[in-house]
Amino acid sequence: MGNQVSDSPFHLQGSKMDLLSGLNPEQRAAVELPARSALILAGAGSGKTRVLTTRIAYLISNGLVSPSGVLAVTFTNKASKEMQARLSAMLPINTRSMWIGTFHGLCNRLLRAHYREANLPQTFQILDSSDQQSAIKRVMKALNVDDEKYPPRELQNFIGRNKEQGLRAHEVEAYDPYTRRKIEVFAAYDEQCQREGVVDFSELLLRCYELLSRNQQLREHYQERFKHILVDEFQDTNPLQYRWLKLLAGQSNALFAVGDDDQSIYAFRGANVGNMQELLRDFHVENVIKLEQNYRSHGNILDAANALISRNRNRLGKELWTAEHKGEPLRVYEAPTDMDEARFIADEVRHLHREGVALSEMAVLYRSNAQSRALEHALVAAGVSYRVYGGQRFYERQEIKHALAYLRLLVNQDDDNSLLRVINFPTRGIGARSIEQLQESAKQYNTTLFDAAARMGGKVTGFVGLIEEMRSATANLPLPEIVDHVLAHSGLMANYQNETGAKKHEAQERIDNLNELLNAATLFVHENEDDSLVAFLTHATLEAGEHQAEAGSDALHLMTVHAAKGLEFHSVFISGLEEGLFPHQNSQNEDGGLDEERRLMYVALTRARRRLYLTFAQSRMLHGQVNYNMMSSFLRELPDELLQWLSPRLTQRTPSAFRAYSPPAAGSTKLPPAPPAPVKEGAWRIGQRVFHQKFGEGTITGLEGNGTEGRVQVNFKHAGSKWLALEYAKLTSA
DNA sequence: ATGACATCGTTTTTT
DNA sequence: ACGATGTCAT
Repeated sequence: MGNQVSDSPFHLQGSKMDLLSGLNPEQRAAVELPARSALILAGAGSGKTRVLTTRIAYLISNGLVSPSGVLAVTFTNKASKEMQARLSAMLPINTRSMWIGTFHGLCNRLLRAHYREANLPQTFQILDSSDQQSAIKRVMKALNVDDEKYPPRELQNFIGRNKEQGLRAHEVEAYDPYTRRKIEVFAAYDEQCQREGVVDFSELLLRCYELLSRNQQLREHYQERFKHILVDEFQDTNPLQYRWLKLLAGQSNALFAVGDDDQSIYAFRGANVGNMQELLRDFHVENVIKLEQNYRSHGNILDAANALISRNRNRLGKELWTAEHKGEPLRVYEAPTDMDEARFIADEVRHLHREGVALSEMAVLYRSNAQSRALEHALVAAGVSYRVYGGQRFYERQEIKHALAYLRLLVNQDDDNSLLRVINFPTRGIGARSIEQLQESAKQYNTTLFDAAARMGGKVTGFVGLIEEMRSATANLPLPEIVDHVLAHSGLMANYQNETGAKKHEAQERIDNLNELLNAATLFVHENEDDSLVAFLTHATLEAGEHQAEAGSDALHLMTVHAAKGLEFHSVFISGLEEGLFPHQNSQNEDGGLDEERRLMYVALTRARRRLYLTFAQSRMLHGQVNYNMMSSFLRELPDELLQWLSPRLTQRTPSAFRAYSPPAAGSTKLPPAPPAPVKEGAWRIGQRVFHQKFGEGTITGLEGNGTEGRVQVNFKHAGSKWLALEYAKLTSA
């Protein structure tokens, strides 16, 4: 996303010339394309968001389309907000009349507008993934499905995957009894959702797709309206999203897709890069415009990225270039342990900071979240302030979900998920037994839990009374007052306020968060035309808030490579460049897995503007075990002449050289973490070629223990990778 | 109802 | 190693 904002201010609004000035020929060609479908292959840092927004502004300011004829689709709320903001800066019109949003947001909007045709209650609620999981667990219980044999997680994936392919339960092929059972759960789950008036994320898309495909009148209405459909990050679309786009585009509308096949890193969640080729076929796209000029990075960084990605098969083909200098070489550092790697990074960050690079202009990237621990430890020790991205989000906190559950019940009492969440929170003496009775009764009379509860009597009916009381008391109140009322009368606030002792601190935080919810509601009213409770609840699920609430202060960014996509920094550290970690072990088995990992590495490399560090460690603590990994093959795929090694090759050091890196063992009876096995006489080493009676030839890729006892991981030429106990495996040197 | 203990899983993630 | 989740006893 945004990289050219700073060097191309649009103070001159309006006329054609102003919009196009400052664009390079390819960007300009893309913006000025005729009203036919097109694919813009936009490399990292090539100004794709600018092209997308300028295209819209160009179409509108030249009278080629009215604002209401534009449909602009993104994946994240962040991207859609940015697009909206840029457009309002470029166009002297109210961007609110344009349909700009995420796939889910737009589908929600369509379903709300046509809830009857979509067979949904007007106030339908949206399940997030954790709500969905509890819903699935309930269905499984009702169907007596063994959750050992069928992990709810797997069912959730099964349902989601199929919906993303556009498939309903009855359309899924039942290969075997196991799958047949899963299909049963799928069907029952959908029925339950329908009964309860809720939809999950993929349902939002599928239901909207079905609405438009079945209802000719509606379909034609929207096809008539959206003459120009523009899609960001097109490589991330799943099959259903693509079909949805095709449906809206119809025969004559222009689908303007912007994407980068080399940055496709979400196959694991259903994204299908193949949609790019399909688009070319289905829409008879004649020419693809490639944006290859990069405005972000120095030459060496791009050379490295190009060299790496050139090893992937089935690319549409693209090579980044820059008008800038070659810049510095990429700095490579090999550390003895993950702790040393982290210390090195903390030190470098401090140096760079002292030289004037803002902390917020630096990022440490890693393949998996578990790696942040060691980094945080070292940063705290070095006194560097940092922010870790990817924690829990605001609307996902327990107390917030509780409050939202009460609010949802006001709007839709059939929402059993919400009822179960709060019927006994705060505790009101409704235990597991009562809840079971309630579920029995609901099943028997074929009603929802709320209706069953109304019939039950006792404390349970008291809960029903509470909800009804709150509903009528808030019926005509503005949103913030509804929230305030519910926080006070549900007993939630009091529950946390009454907390004492050890939990006091935690409770105070929850109270603060509940007050923050009240603020969010107030803010929501100011920012949105539709300030109803339903709209607010939808917002809470669809826009669960920033991953990291507090911003502002200058801090180093810590995040996964995935989270870094679309961002850029002056200096970037890519850490943990080890075989098995990055590329990740699990990618070896999936087909196309290694290519996706390589694209991930490509994304990581192209985040840096000026300085790039590539670091790895000989030994790493993972899941409570010390692992010895080889250097990442990706590092080997980068041209030598672009690299500057900051560390001598550790494999050539004498054991004593390690001691300088060992933490001081002052007063500790525990041994300092074992240095990477000082190579003993006759011990096995990583990288060594070996022979095994049964498996044949191979190379040692991992080591646990000291090399004479413990186990080794051997990658056999023909038998694959295996862990062998040295005590038993008769390995010989090959 | 609630805390102590056991078990499990552990790549990436938006909506 | 560690956190989340679940079970069991009180």
